[in-house]
Amino acid sequence: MDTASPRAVAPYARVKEHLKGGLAAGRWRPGELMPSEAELVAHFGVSRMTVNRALRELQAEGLVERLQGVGTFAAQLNRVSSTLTIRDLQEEIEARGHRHHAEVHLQRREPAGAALAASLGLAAGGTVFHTLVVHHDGGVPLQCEDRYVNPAAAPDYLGVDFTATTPTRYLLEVAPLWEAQYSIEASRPTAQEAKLLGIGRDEPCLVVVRRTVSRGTPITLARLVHPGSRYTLAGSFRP
Amino acid sequence: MDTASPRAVAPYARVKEHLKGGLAAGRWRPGELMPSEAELVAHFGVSRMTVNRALRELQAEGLVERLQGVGTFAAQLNRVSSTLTIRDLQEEIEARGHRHHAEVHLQRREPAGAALAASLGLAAGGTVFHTLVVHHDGGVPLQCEDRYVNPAAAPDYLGVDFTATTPTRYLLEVAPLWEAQYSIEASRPTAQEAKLLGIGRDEPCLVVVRRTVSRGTPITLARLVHPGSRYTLAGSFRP
DNA sequence: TAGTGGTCTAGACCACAGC
DNA sequence: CTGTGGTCTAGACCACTAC
Repeated sequence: MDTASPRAVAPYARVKEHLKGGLAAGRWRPGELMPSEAELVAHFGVSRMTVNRALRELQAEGLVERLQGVGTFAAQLNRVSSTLTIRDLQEEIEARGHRHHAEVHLQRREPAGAALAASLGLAAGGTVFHTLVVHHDGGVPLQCEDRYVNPAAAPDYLGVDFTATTPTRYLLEVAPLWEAQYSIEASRPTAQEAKLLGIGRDEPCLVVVRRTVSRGTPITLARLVHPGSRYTLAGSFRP
Repeated sequence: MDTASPRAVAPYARVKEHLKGGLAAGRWRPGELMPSEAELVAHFGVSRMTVNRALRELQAEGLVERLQGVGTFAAQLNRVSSTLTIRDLQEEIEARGHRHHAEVHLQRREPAGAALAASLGLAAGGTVFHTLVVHHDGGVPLQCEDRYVNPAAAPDYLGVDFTATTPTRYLLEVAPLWEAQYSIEASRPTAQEAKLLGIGRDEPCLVVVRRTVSRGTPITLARLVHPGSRYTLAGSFRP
């Protein structure tokens, strides 16, 4: 048997497409039992590893659920899970062909309050690094970035020139792998934020609060405020 | 050799963890060449299929890039891609232990304007289904859902009782697989939205606009407006 | 006991890139 | 040519579930 035909679709992909198509057509209702690996092996005349790969990938994509000793089931698609890509703002602006420009309003060491210390995993009364940077897109303020950083995670943070690189980019270099929790909400800016962004205090803002952890150590806590009229987050559902 | 030890970590997972740890420690800088499959086979004493699976999964997670004939490289992690899960609102409210209640303000057939017809893939001058539903969480308005639906995708849409189920849930049953684009922004509500949500016209709102396609056919276009003070989207970064 | 998924192997053929 | 990843196979052992 040809194991890797030249211009043909890979067998595992054929199996996957067949199942995906059936799911799209509603052939298996959510929660319903789907064909077993053995049945697919017989149906497609391929080896078990091949159908296993197809099923494993469908599971990773959230389209099926698999239970050892039981079977494969069509997934409940109630949760509409999607991928939201948040690029580094400087890169995003430059990709649009605009000019990025950052104003550094604050870059210093501060004593951490109790809540902040807890959030960054510091001892009470410890110190944190604090930056306040406003990012401009072709001269227009687009984001006010108020960020606290765990000194243990980025000891040289205060020495970085954030008109040349962004805090996000720098922290990605220092601590390459992330886990983070986000929240996204709409609210009014603080008086300071309104002034820095050049907007009215009644202007709706898109606020992203992000807490980042790397290798178990809290790295940074950031509040990113964008004028609602100038910034939109875009995403797309996973296929 | 034991091929599937009882309580041990699976070999492919050990390989994966080893590489993940190295990436987290900055052992390979972004873009740098990582060990080849053959080297990992020799290092771990496992078969090639095993290391291949580990590398394929790392690729799927966006941690490495692979080029046939060239090698495996540490990924550029500039784009911070995260997973945002948007659950069905009724389910979300009930999961919190609150009571969901929907008011249907509009459920009818309408002529589609040019822009709307184009967005839903209809002929100019076609008709669309239009619903306006306000979702309440324990009596408090939480979301104003203004939705247009392609009649071809859900012919019975106008007959559904949306106090019993949600449009989202119903459409998921009719058209199980989705692709969608959406945008998230902060803005003021329209006069009608402010009235329906019981908020002032100056109150910031989190607005999600979502366009959904199933099997190549546009299904629905929805504008979901939430009072900023009552609703927050939460997400987490993929590890 | 029979059926399910979870995983591993040893070897194979292929396509592609670089020299 | 060599080395890389992309893929498939045929069979195997295991763990789990259900009967």
